[in-house]
Amino acid sequence: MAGTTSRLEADFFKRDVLEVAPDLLGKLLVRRLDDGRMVFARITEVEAYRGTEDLACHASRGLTPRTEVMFGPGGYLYVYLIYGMYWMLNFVTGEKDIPQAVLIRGTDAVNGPGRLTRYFDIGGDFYGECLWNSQRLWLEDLRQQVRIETGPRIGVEYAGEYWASRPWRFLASPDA
DNA sequence: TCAGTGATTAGG
DNA sequence: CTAATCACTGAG
Repeated sequence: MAGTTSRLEADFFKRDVLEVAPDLLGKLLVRRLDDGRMVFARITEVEAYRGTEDLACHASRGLTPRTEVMFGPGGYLYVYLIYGMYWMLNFVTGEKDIPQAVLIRGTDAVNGPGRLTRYFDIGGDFYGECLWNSQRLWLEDLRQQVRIETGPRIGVEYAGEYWASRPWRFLASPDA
């Protein structure tokens, strides 16, 4: 029914990252702050990182303390610090032992992965958080149709031309 | 165009 | 232990 929403559950995330990533566009990211205030935004831009063979994916260098959560089942948060300043928000997807994640790059409220975590007050303490039963961060399906564009991922030239050119960046088109 | 910033990782 | 690297941002 129009106007209804529902929280995204485990099954949504336990699919291949190339299915989950575009499906995240238009979904509502919901954050309940410690003081009870709520922060919302619709997801408008994401990137897929897919398995040990993907040289742009942190898991391509094996299981380490940082990448451990990616080797578990989908539905959990992979959060890490970059350039000593910015927390990156990722959702783990797929099956256990097949490391995949979606980087949340932009929303209709704030763009840029580092600015987004600041806006939502998300830091390293969210590493490993479960998205389907968290009381402080979750996703809701607004059941809105979204037009999708694709392009190469940002800032992964180091992975070589093949992986840097995969069209695994997904954006919600402005007109739809 | 480029510095800031510090965790993470591989390598002695 | 050291040192390079980094899925970024904002100032100029």
